[in-house]
Amino acid sequence: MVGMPTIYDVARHAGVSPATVSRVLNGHEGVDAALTARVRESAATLGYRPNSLARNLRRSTTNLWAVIISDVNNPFFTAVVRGVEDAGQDLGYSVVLCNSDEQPDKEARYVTALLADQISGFIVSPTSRTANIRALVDAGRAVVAIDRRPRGLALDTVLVDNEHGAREATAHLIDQGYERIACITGPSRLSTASQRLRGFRAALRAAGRTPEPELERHADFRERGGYEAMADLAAARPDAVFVANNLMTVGALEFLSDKGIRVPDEVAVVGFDDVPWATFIRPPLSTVTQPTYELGRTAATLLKSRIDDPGRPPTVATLRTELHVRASSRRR
Amino acid sequence: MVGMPTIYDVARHAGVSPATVSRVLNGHEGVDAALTARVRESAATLGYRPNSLARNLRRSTTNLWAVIISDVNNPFFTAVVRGVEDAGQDLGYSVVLCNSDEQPDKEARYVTALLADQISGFIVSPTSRTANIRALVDAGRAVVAIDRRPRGLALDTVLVDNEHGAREATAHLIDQGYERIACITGPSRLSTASQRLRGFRAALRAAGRTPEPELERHADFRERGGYEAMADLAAARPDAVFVANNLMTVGALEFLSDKGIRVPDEVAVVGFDDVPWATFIRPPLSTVTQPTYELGRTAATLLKSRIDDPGRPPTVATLRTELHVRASSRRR
DNA sequence: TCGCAACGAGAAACCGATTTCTCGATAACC
DNA sequence: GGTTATCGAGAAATCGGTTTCTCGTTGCGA
Repeated sequence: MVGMPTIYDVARHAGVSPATVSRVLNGHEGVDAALTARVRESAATLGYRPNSLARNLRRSTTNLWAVIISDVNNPFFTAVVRGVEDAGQDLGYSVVLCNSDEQPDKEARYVTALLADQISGFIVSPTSRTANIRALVDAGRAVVAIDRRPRGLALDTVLVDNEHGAREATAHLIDQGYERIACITGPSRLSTASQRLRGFRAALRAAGRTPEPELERHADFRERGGYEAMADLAAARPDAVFVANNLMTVGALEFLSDKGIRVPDEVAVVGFDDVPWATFIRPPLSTVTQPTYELGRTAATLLKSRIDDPGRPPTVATLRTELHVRASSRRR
Repeated sequence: MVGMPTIYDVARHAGVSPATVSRVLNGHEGVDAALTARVRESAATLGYRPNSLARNLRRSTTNLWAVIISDVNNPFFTAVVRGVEDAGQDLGYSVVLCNSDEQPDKEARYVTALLADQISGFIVSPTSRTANIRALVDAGRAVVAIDRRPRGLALDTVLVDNEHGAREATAHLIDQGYERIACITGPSRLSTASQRLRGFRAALRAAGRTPEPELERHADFRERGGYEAMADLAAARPDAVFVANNLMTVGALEFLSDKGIRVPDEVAVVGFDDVPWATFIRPPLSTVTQPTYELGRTAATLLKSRIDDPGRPPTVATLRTELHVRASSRRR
């Protein structure tokens, strides 16, 4: 490896002290204009780039953020990462990606390793065990939670307005004239699942209807669960269904397809979560999309201001969902 | 931030010098057993974790790898990243994710920034302008290219056997009894596109057929290109089509659906690239899947051995694809 | 003209590890 | 018993920046 020039080389070349070079390059005021020019020129000539290890050691911080997500294959999380990464780069940070894979011990290993790395900020997705997040907070690190509010910790958090999204989707189905609207939601212990169910019921009540338990199902947020819940619902003869998560939506569609039940003529479908292939499914799928990219950007913004002002009281940002109506829920 | 204990704290606590602590913790031989035990105990008691900034500054390296990919939303790349990340963690490295977004200047910015960061290894996806990769190599950094062989640079590279994959897919269509088999491939300047076309033709010739230019199309590897190429092909009345990339496959399917052309009864379809939603499309889509996760792991392995032995001659690893036959290409 | 404040820039300390250098003690050999 | 390897462990240098401390100079007011 060719030795890169150091601040001492630049200082010698410009005939000044390393301290002055540092001041010039960091934009500190009160350096003679002539010197400033000489330093800049020398730095450019030598192709000098400050060694960030040394800088960070002295400042005891880094320009690194870590994003700990539970599944790098889930398009929801990758879109978030992309938002964080774009915003981070604008602010001068690089992003380290950590894939906890739903395994608490893997996550814990990351946390201890990253703590030693002087990482300046963390963005953590909800699936984490609270103890791990707490370790970060206790070590005085800047932490932002996304998608779900961590229990018992006052943190900067970026959430999605699940209730509103579910309500809007259900209202749309009512508006289209569907009579027996069902809901498949996730495990009741997950706040996202219960919030979406609450929105579903609220929309029904707002239209003067009464939610019927026989038209509601809890499943596990996975494809198979959606399939089985839909099969189970069939006896109740719904003419529309709101499915509270992307994978379960796929499962429900598979059941309908297997049984030759036409969408939307016999059963209309609206799904929650962005599904990149929503438009490619036949018929194209109506969805409640989450602003994933914006979610990442917002988390980055919050993280930055937390770093700049560690004493600031925690804020919670809630983002709106957007209803995309496609053929799967349109009366013909 | 609560001050974390330093090596000096451990040294004081154990009644030895910092040098000895360093030797013990790095497993250097020839330290008295009693001292070793004292040091270990003190380190554990204080919860000491070496500051990796200081260590890396001294060693002038880091435990960081950078993966520069062109699109973090493309499932192909995220699967690769996941492979790199898993393997990297086993080897003691963290992975910094960089999304060049197909923009050469954004990529260049990353390269200069990362060079200053003493990143120890790079894994770069093909879309990069060669000049950027060359800058990394010239700076003496360990670099592994993935998916495409960079022109004019002898590098460790991990490729996929595109020709074989295309050949197998086409042979399958021939085997199913299709007569007029078409091919939609990518821009001819991209090696992946031309290799897949070559495999397509080879399979035809192996079956005693002659490739017909009117059944071949070049498009841009994007959805719209696939749609238009399929529209253009329709006049030639193919009864099957091999599409050389995931997004174009989606475009082709959309055209067929829009025109009411049934799959596979009127036109059979096989796509190249893993498509996570392949089984959810109706009919389920036959695909040539690439071993994306393995590709990432292999790249990580190569990078590690390059770091350990910088003088080693470059190796090229080529991975096999796998044909998944589903309903879209099965005679009924 | 003198004194003091303000200011600009260099010298040196510092961040927290690793690694070389050095020295004292023990062991081995003649 | 004396001299020389051997070895273990501490002192100090080092990595390459940033930041404090210090000092010489200038400018302004009295």
